[in-house]
Amino acid sequence: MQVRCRENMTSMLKRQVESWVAQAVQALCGSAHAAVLVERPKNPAHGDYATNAALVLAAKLRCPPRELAERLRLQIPPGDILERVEIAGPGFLNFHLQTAAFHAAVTDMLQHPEGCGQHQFGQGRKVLVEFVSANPTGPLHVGHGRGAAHGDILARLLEACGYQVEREYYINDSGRQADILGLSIILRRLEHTACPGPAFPRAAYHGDYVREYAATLPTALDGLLDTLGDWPTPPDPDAADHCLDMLIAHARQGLGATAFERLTRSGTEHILQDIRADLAEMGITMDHWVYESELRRTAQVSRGIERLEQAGQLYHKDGAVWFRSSALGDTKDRVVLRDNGTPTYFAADLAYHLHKYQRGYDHIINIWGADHHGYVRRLQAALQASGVDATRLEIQLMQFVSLCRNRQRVPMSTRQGNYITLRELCREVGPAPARFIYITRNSDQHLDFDLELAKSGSRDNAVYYIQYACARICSILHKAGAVPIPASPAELQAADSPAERALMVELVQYPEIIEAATRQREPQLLASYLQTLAGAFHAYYNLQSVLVDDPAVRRARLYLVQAIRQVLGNGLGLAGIDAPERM
RNA sequence: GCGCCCUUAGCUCAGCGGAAUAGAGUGUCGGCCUCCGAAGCCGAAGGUCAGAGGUUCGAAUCCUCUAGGGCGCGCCA
Repeated sequence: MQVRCRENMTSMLKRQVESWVAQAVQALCGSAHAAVLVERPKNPAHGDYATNAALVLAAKLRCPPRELAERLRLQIPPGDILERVEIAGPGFLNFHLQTAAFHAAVTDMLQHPEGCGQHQFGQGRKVLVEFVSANPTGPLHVGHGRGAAHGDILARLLEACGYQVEREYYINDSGRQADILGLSIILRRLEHTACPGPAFPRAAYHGDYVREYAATLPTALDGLLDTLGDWPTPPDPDAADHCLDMLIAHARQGLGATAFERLTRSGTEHILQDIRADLAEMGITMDHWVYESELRRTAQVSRGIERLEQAGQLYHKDGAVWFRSSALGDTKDRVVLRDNGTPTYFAADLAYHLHKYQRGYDHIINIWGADHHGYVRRLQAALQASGVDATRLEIQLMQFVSLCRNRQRVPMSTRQGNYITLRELCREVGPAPARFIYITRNSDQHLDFDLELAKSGSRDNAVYYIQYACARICSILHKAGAVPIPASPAELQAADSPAERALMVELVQYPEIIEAATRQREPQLLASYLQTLAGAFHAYYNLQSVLVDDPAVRRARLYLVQAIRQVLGNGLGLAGIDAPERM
């Protein structure tokens, strides 16, 4: 589409400065230099953009920085958007642009709203984002919510930058955790029959959802469960794992493997339905749901192991088959086939990732909880040994979330079953504030999610603050009647006060923020930008009226305010949040 | 014990491909509604950027060590 292919004007301002600098550096130095940066100075007195070129190149060219800055400055061609270039501090070049350049950029934004915040550098490359992927053995909790929000917003950002994105959820529905769920369901069900089973093991799933689900199963099941007869009593109740294994073996044998698995499967499916619903409530739709059981059934897991075998990276020890991952950066070797012949989770995960590679993505992103960090190396090692390009896989780790209420920690413990689910959180604070708060911290930073703060309508609740700015603008626009699109930058000329200029400088930064947030995989940058822009608007709002009598000034200000609303709305949209006209 | 991550204002956090006086919010104190939504704005106070070394013309930012905190170190997933 044509619109998507045009370079937007707003990102061109910075590009223009960058190209001046690059040319100047080229002229003096004969080559480009990676450490030369063009950035927006913190202090507005330092201009609209600044470069460190003279500082970086001083040593190389054996020239004092300020003198070099002067030489560089002479290389900058005078142009209509450039007001002046100053040398300041140790040797920075500060670029002051004409206010008219910003009028042009804002006009461009209003004339092409569909291109707002869009980039093309993704070039249509296919990216897979795998996130959430919580085990289907219980409801999503608040920690999963962070990965969910982060993953989905990152996916939206990638889409805005021209990538073709697919969202995926991996379902660990096989193995021991699933067995424990099956057992838990059976034991809860038995509690309501004439012959209850053994005491509910500590390490089984205690959550109410198991009991609730067990109660919904058809009565025909009870006849089947009767055949389980006497349950074994574990010799050592403290050996939680062993105790569970015995009970699982008993149930599987008594019911038959097929019936046991069918029951387990129905349990995981039931939970998955809830997970799907919870994600949908947060505005998240997955393109693919990949089942571990399916990878096993179709022999992809064993084929994955064979690849390691062919690479000569497997060996036998203690009856198991090991992968020599320590030779590829891991801290120790890992088992892929247990002594009982079944593949480990790790083996299945290798198969899963080979499956991703087979599907032909240019890039693969995994969003994992920080507790999986020890797992990164071994997966990379396995992929490398399998002969695929491990650098195409990018694993992003999310730090933990703790809940607070008025700054007080809400204690949570999975074992005691008193944790707050993602669903409860969304019901309490609303899915939009939840999404936003989840991305207000850097992913490598621990997040304190304050429930009361998330509900409050005040300055420190970023979502309301931003939405309030949108609503205020809409109220002004409504009062003004129809506001057309400016035909030329000249129509904004009357908006030239320092406050208005500062606002435009902020506004024009939006595409740069989108690019940075996407490249750095940090939606947090978007969140904090929107807060800053909303803040700049609120300050402006209190400083001078939009709806003044002078028609030229009034019109210019209306355009400006409309552009702010456009960017806020666009940014909120990328975060999956709507920009209300009233609130 | 080993490995990864974190430590910035009373509190919650930005800034961390090095560079010009370290920024927000909140809390505290003081102002602003006859005027487009005060769910807002303006101002003041508050920091030896955990500590110690090092690299550099220049370090909150890079390296090393120390101290605190989180997480991981299963033939669990």
